[in-house]
Amino acid sequence: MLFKKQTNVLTESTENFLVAIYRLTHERSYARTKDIAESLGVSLPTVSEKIVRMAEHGYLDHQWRHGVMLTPEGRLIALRVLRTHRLIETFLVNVLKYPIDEVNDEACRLEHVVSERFMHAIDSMLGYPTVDPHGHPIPTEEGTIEVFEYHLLADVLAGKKVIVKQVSDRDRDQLHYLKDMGIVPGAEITVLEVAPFDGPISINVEGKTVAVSQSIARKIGVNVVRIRELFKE
Amino acid sequence: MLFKKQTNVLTESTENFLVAIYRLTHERSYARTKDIAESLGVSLPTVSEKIVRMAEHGYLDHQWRHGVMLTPEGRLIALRVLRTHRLIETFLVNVLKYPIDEVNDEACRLEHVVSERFMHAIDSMLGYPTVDPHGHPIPTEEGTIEVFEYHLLADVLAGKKVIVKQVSDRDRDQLHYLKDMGIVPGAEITVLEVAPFDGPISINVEGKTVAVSQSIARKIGVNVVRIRELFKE
DNA sequence: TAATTAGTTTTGGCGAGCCTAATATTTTAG
DNA sequence: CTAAAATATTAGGCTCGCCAAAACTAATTA
Repeated sequence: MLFKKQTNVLTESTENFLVAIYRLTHERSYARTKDIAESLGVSLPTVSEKIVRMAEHGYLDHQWRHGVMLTPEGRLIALRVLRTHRLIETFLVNVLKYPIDEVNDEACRLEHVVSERFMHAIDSMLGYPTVDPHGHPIPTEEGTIEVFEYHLLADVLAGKKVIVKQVSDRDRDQLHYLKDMGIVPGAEITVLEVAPFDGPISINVEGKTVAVSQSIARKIGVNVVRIRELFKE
Repeated sequence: MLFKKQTNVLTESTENFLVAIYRLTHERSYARTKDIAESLGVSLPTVSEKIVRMAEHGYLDHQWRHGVMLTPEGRLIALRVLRTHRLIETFLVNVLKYPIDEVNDEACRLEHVVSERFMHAIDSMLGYPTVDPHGHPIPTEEGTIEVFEYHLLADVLAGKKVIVKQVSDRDRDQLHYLKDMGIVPGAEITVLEVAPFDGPISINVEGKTVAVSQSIARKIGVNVVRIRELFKE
C-alpha cells in the first residue's frame, strides 16, 4: 500500500520539491523558502507558490513565513524518490560502469519515470544493496532509512589508517576531484600529516600522496563508528 | 555530430509528435492531422497548433490543410527517439526479463530522458542488437534504418513451417494475446489449415494447436524474404 | 451547381511551472 | 529600539501542452 505510486500522479517538479525539503529538514527542522529555492535553482516566488499548493495536497506542513516540514505522506514520497535515485545510481555504477561523478544527472532524470517493476528488477539484479556508490543509505521500500555515522576525515589523527565510507554527492565537480585522487568509498587512506590552523591534510591514498583541504576533509566519512544515532549539533 | 542532442532541447511532447509522424508517413507520404491526433490520443486543435510550432522550428514540412511530412532534421530526431525506444525495449526483455508485452510503456517514458552514455552502455551490453524484441529494426546511431520484408502468416499455405520474425508492437492487448499463445519472434509455427472465406488459420506453435484470425495473421511477419536499405526523402 | 460532410484550423480558456517587480514581515545590527 | 538587511509573499505575466466550440475549406454526392 505504501509506495503504491502510479507513476505520474505526482509531477517531476513536486517530487523534486519533496526530496529537496527532505534533505533540508535533516539539518534543521524546518526548511526555509530561500534554502529550497537555492537547492532547486528556482526563484523564491516559485517556491512560495508551490509550497501553498503542496500544503493543500497534504504533503507539507506550512508554518507561514517560517518554513515547511514534510507530512508523513510527503516524507514517504520523498523517500521513495530518494530510494529510486540511489538505486539507479548504484545500477549505473555497478552494472553500466559509469564513473561515480556522472551518475547523479542521469539518476535525476530517471528517478521520475521508472516503474516499480523496473525498480524491483534492478534491485534484485544488484543483490538488494543498502548503500549507493557514494556511501549513502538507500531507503527501503517501506520508507525507512538507516543513518550511518562516520568519523570525518578531518578529525582523523596523523598516522591513522581509515577506509573511506562516504563522500558527498551534492557537488559534481568536487566528486570528480575526489574520484581523480582515488578518494571513493572503499579506498584506504593513511593520514600522514595534519597542518595546524585549519591547514591542509596530507594523506596517502592507494600509494599516492595528496593533500586535501580541511573543508573537503569534513565532507568525507571514514570508518563506521556506530549505527543508529543522530547527533548533529 | 548527428544525434548529439543534449537531452532536453526537445520536449517529450515534441519527440512523441515526431515519432508518431514518422510512423504515419510510412503508410502514406503525408501524415494527416486527424491521424496524428488519433495516434497520440490528443485533440485536433492540439495537433494543429503543435504542427505550426514544429514547422516553424524546421522539423516539419506543412502542406496547409493537407498534412505534414518530416524534414530531414525532424526525421533524424524521430529515428533517434525510435532507436532509444527499441534499444530500451531490448534491454528490458534481455536483461531485466520483462515480458514482451510490458516493455512498451516503460520504454515510452524512458526514451525521453536517457543520455547518450546510457544508450552506449546498454547497446554494448546487448551486443549491438539490430532488432527489438518484437522483431522491429533498431535504427543506427547515424539515423539509418533497415527495412526487413517478411511474409505474412496470413499468406502462408497450409502445411508450411515458418519462423515468427515480427509481431506488431502497437497494441498491448494483442501482444499479450499472442505472447500467451507462444507467438513471439523466434517461435516456430506450422500452418495446419486455412479456412476459406477469410476464415481462421489453424496453426501449431511449440506443440500447441491454436487458431488465429486472418486479421491477426496479417500482422505477423514470418521468415526473411530479403533485406534492403530504405531510402526515404 | 448546391448541399452535405469530413477534415482542418481559429478562437478562447485552463492549469502547471516558471519568472520579475513590488510589497510585507522578520531579524539583526547599530 | 529603531532602521537596514534578509526573507517571504503577492501581483502580474510568460510559455507549453492541452481542450471544446466555432469557423472554415475541400471533396463528394445529390
